[in-house]
Amino acid sequence: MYTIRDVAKISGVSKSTVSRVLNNHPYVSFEKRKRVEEAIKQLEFKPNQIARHFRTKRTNSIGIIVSFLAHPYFSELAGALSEECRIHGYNPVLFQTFGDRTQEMDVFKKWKSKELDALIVTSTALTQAELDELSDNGVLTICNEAYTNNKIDVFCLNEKKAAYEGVQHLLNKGRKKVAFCSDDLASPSQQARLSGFKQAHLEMGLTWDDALIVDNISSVTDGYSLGKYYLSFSNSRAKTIDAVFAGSDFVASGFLKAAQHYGVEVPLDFSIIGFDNHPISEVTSPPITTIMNQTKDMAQDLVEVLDMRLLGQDRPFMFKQYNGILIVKGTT
Amino acid sequence: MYTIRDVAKISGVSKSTVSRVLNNHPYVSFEKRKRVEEAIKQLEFKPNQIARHFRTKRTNSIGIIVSFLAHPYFSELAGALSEECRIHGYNPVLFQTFGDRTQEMDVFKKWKSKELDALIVTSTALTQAELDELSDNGVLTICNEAYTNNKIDVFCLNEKKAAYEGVQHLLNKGRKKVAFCSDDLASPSQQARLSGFKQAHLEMGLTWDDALIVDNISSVTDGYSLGKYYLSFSNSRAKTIDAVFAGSDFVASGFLKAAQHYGVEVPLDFSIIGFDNHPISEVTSPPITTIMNQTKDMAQDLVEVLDMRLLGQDRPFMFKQYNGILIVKGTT
DNA sequence: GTGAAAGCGCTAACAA
DNA sequence: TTGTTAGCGCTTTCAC
Repeated sequence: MYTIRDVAKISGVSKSTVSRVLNNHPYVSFEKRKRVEEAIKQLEFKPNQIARHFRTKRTNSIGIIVSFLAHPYFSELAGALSEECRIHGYNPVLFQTFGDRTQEMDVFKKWKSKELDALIVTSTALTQAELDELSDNGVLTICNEAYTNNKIDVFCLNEKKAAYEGVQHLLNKGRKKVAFCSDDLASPSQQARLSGFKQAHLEMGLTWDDALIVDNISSVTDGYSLGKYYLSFSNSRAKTIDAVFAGSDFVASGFLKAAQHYGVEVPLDFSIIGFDNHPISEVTSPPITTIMNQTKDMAQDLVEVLDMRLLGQDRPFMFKQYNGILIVKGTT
Repeated sequence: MYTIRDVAKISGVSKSTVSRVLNNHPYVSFEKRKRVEEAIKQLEFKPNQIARHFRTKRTNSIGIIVSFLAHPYFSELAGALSEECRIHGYNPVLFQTFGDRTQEMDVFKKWKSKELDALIVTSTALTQAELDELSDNGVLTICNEAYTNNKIDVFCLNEKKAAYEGVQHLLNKGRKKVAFCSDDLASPSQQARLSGFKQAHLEMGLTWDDALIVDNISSVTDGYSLGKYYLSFSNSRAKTIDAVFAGSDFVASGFLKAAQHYGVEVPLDFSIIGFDNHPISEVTSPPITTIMNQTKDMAQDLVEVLDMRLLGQDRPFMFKQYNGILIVKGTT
């Protein structure tokens, strides 16, 4: 492995000049630049990036924390964020934490120890207070969770409004017993959805049943099991529920399957609303009414702000929310 | 930001001793170790990782190249690989290349310039010859593509056999006109599937129609369009096709949707076989017969071998293939 | 057991 | 426009 020393020797210039060529500095004579470039080619010299990072104290890398890459919403979001980072000349580095505090902390350590110039958090197991403590130095951005201190840029879906509109849509169709599914009720975003759910009821003068607020439901299988639990009674006695706000298209499709299993007609006797506008919501029969986030816009805005901050621009911290888009299909 | 110098000063020892404590060296007196640890805590000292990497010429990071994270198979694979890396004490670093040569080359550069200790490639836009050139130094592992030089460890699905068994299953059901969908026919893995497709026909004394071998089909929408193209004729004239080997569950579900659109009975008049055993294959009606890969096993074996190599063990290069598992559901 | 000293490969004043 | 020099923070001989 050659170093700039070798290149300098071969091309008969100093290390500094080689370094200048490497960094596209002005003030290098055409002739010397030429000689250096030739030497580089000849030796197949590759600058040691670690040494550069060490010296410059920048790695040009932006970490992206994601809980589950297998979750279609997050894989899409991670993809969009990565792409934007590249466009702005940064190296996106993805970290999958499985919602695990320890793993997440490891990534924060990397950021603290300057391995990462900036950090984008798309989901976190940490509390707002913990994040507040961490956010002092360096560029940290939250995407997806509506954390609201004033030391972090935050970009997220307006979960409350999205849920509100979805549930309102169900209630407008005459539904009265709507189940609410969540993958993790403790998280702020799920809490926001729940409050949208409640608001929709309140505004129409309706009540909801707390027993129908269910936690830890995230997969097709979860939706299927829960759906079977509720819908198996639907023929024999007063109906337990007549609609579900599923929280994800996977859960929604599980519910739909359960409905079909028990011969419950959708959307005639039962309504389903999903979340994410995943391809799965297109291929069921009927296709699933769902709520879509504006992921692409979010990623674009986010990285633009991040870039400015990294460039040293001092600007007020942002808190930007995006509206969910209700896409009515066949299940409502 | 403090350095070991500061820690040394405070605790009244030399930099070397601090370094020894940091690296859990033996031969540090209990008493000095205690003092150093206290100073570290007091200053909230975090060793500069970049400096360590620079000095030791190791980053402890393993790069994982993935084309599309949004593709459920790859997100699952990437997840499994990341997890295994962690278990072995390495930092997995995911790179999404979108099948783009330039982006892929960027990652290879990182590896070459020692930013990454090893590289796992789950899909590549490079040819075997190009990879051969690159694989000289450092630890490179191919996962998923059956590249076969003897300078790389290779772990992959036996695509040919998997496709062979899938198509055989269709032919055994009496199907005669099977369409073959591929997302990228030029890739070795798709070529292997195609050869399995052909072998199944040959062994049963049947022929296939080259016009039914279709390229660039990967999404639900692609499958739906193609399905409509073929199935719209099925009532009015001699049937164009009576089955499809879809290449992915997404494509398969698009086909199923098209069949339902034209009132073609599945599996009575038309059979569909997908790939990946994605949740989507569970929620359609009927659920989609599919082929599953043993991702978890693959990831485990792979990282184990990688670890040994990184530990300096000299061992023959591996070429290990895994069998696909045919899961018969409702579409065949 | 411990400390002094050298140096990893590079960049960035500073001087020329 | 160029070279000399110092030094980033850490690990690792080597001598004691």
